[in-house]
Amino acid sequence: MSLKHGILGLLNYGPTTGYELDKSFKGTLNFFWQAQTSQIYRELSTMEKQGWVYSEVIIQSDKPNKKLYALTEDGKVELNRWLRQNSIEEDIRVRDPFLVKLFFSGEVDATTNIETMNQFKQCCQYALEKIEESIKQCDEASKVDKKAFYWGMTASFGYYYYEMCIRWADDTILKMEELL
Amino acid sequence: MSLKHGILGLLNYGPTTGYELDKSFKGTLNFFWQAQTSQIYRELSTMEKQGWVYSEVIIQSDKPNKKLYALTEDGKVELNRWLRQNSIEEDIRVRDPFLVKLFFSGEVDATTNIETMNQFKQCCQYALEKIEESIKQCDEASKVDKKAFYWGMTASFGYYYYEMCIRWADDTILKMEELL
DNA sequence: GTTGTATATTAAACATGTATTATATTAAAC
DNA sequence: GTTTAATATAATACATGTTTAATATACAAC
Repeated sequence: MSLKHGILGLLNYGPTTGYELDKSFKGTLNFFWQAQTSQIYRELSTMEKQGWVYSEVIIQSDKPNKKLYALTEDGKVELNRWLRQNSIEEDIRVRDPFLVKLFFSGEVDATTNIETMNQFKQCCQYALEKIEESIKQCDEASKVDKKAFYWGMTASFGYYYYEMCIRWADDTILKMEELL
Repeated sequence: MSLKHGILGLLNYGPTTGYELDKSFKGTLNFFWQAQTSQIYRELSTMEKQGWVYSEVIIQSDKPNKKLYALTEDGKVELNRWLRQNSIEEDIRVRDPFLVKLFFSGEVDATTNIETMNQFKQCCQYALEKIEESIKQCDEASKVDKKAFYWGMTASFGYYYYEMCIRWADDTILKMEELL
């Protein structure tokens, strides 16, 4: 997995500009992958050199000109290669800065740690509410486009994830309170 | 969070060499943060230039010489600044290549996707078993060192996480089978 | 004696991620 | 008329992550 593959996947839904890509990235994949705007433009130009995408300049009079990007045959081949490639072992790695900090939190007083866990819980509750909405949207979209089924599965993961985090936080807060 | 902070945290338990650090990193933080050996050595030398750590060469006759690294006052200050800094919003971001791929899996036939989900589930079951062991170890260690309480909380998160993944995978496989 | 394993560190190249800034146009708001 | 928001892209610098391989010693196994 690299950002390039995420971009190939989005471009596969149809030609777009860097600007639109950036927005749709932030509206969808952003839950489980983040990318800076500048990174998207840079990757697009690298991918064009690689021959995975090609671009066409669209002259606009009412707005600034833009570049419309589309997949090449090579790009489609690479997208399908990546999608079909069996690589779960590498794909399921967790990277969680919050847990790294928690690991060393013996250096910090328990009261502060409980406060932090409460903040963590609140963030998860907020995320859960937002995901409920996106699950509804995916259910609607699934009626029209069968690809939305898989979008829904990722949203479902988010629901399971944050619900689990809240339970874990509750359990952890109880154990932390025993330390006081 | 950066790798430097993870290294500061480990060095806080006492002076060590890059070699030992690499091994203890891979035995602990590796569940939620990964680092290459070469990256650890590079970060150590950067951190020495920054004044967060200092090193001393230990001449050995039976084994190759080694460099013993230890925290400086500045390093301790930075570790505590990071630990006490309130940054949950940035810390809780999820990055999951498996979900990115799943998002685009409408391009792949359902049978293959079910197979992939089964592999995912197996990986999670294996991870769960390993975490059960490390929870036991943390419980033992907690009797001697109270810092181990927080190690145990991260292990507990791992348990909750993989247990949740398995339930989600079961649910998702059922829904996928309806597509056939 | 050669092979493998553990100990120990470094370098170099390249890919990816983050942060900041610059540029330019149009339309709406104040 | 000046500011703000939206549209649109590009450039720079630096930090971090990944890959590969070079270098060197000692001990045990075969």
